[in-house]
Amino acid sequence: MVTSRRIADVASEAGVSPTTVSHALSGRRPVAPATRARIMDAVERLDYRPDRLATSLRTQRTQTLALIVPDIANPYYPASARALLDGVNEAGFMTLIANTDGDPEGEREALQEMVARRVDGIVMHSLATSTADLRRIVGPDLPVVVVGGVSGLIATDLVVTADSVGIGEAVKYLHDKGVRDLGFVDGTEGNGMHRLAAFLGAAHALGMNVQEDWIGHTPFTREGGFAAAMSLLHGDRRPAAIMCANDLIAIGVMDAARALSISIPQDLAVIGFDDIETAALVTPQLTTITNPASLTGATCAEMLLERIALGADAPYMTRVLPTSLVLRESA
Amino acid sequence: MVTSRRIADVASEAGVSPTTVSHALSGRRPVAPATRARIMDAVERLDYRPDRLATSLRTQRTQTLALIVPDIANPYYPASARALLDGVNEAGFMTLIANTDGDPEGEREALQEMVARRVDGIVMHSLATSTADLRRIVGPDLPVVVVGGVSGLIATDLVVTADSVGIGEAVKYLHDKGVRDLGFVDGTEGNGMHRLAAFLGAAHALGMNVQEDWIGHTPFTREGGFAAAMSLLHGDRRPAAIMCANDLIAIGVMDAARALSISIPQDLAVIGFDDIETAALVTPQLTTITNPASLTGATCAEMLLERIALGADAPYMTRVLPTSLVLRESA
DNA sequence: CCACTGACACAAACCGATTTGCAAAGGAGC
DNA sequence: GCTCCTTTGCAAATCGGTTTGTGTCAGTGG
Repeated sequence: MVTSRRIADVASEAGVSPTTVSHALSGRRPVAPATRARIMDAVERLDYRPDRLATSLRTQRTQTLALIVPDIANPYYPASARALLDGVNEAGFMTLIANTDGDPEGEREALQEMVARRVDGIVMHSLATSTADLRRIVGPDLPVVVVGGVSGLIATDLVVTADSVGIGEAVKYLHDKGVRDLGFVDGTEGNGMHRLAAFLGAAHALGMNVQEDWIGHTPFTREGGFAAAMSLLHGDRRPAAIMCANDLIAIGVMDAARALSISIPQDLAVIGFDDIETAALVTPQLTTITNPASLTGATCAEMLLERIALGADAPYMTRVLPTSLVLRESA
Repeated sequence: MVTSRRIADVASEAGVSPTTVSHALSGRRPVAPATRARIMDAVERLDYRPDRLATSLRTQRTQTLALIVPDIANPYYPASARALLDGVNEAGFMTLIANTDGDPEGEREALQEMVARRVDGIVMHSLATSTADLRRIVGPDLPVVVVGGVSGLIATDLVVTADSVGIGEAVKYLHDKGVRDLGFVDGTEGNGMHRLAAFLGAAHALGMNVQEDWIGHTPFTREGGFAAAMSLLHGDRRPAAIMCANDLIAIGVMDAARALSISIPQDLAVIGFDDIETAALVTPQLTTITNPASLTGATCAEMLLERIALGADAPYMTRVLPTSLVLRESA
């Protein structure tokens, strides 16, 4: 292949017009078998492959999706991304990926850029923008699946995990073990707050004690968890258990406990969220709440394809995925 | 925003021609300040954002790159991907991502699809195709950075890690500890074989004993490592140490050792490769060889941008990244 | 006063496909 | 033999931008 071929090259090679080549390839109009054969032969010989840019410009469909995540290096997302990619790949879609670092500004830029590239749909994790703003940016008709909670009116399809179920389970488990003093390390404010809310609701319902200074906010990283726990465990009265908005934070909390010679789970129970692969590998093994990453990705793929097939007029859908407590050693 | 605006809308809103709008926005020809102001104002008011498809079709540049990896869910890649995305993002590039599962056929398809989408460059991990075939698929002029070894003639830019250095270090370390019987669990054949080769070279140079049935091949996963180790540790004579082509395999090997009640590192030393985050978290902590994922990604970004700036005529470049042994508990 | 120059804006061609309207040819029915 | 379809293929318009060639106008130098 010296240079890339155009449809006109194929046409002249086969002795027909570009129109006929297009029809032969797309099948949108009948083409005589003999002609079609000549065309296919020419395609083969020239190794012709249509320019997707031109096709997309004309058809207004790009066969491309956008995946927007806070941080692909955060181990929860790759699993989800993988399932998403697999799901849409079969349908002939490729995926553009962008990181936002949880920053609303970054989110906005990513969205705008994706829209300018005319993606056919967007999967958006952890929306920090309101769906009203979202719709202002992407327009009313572009399929968007948001994973996780949203604030404000819902104007997108939604994949949510039933976080409160797993969290309730975990709180009840601690309660049954006799724990009364509870702390929670949440992610950055404005994001994932619903996990904190679910936690507070469950703790309150069981009459447990949650001091204000036992609640921390921090980035969703191991370092963040470490820092938050260090300050949280500093006071003269400590909680007997700490739950965390994700596993990385929980691992950071365990780092802190180790640094402070607090033994887990005897002196401090720790419960994470997500059940990333590493959770089963740390010492002590992390008790956590499953967040079915790969199921989430697959569900996003499914919903997005469905939405694309349905069109924008069909009512918004919400799908709820299960979570549950996984008992290991840390609690 | 009711519907997306075209340049013609902006032009009529500002009372000029589309040409002038284009010039005003791109700055490729001078536009009178007053006119420019009117145009900018119209752009603002209509929230106009040029259609990248149309622009790309005309300019033959998409500002889009391709990242092709065996499996984004494999924890080595997200770190690398993140650094790559960050690096090219600054330059205004977005990235399409595809998984190949190490399958040559999948690789080919991914490449073809990326080419059809007219990406400006490709980062390719673990090429299973020869670079000659690669060039046949992508053409002679498209920038490609390959990470890891290649077979056959080199016809791309290359980012390699000095695997043999770290591996040599590790073998020497084991030798100095008195170990003489060595095994190796490699990834799927045809891929990563150079790690096995480096291992064999180093072991041979130090006169160590590597039985044929102490060498396993398996997918780059924990399960793969487990299965390989189970069969490898089954014989009547066992190696005193096993080195692995990546950390996931090594963790699987440790799983197997645990299942067989072989204690690490006393009865069996295990050394991984990559130094993924989890390596420091497992018990016993995994001794491994660093593979600077994030540096790799950043280097790819740098090289690709450089190549795009340089053009296809500049000679191919190779950049070598360091590796080194990280001593922990498993060896 | 005229030729020349630079600044500025526009019309038209182009990127590479798809799609619509139309014409020519061949076959069926009367 | 003539009309009416159906089949088959082409020319031209279109998607939404960018780029090139051209024309106009005001200012400058001789």
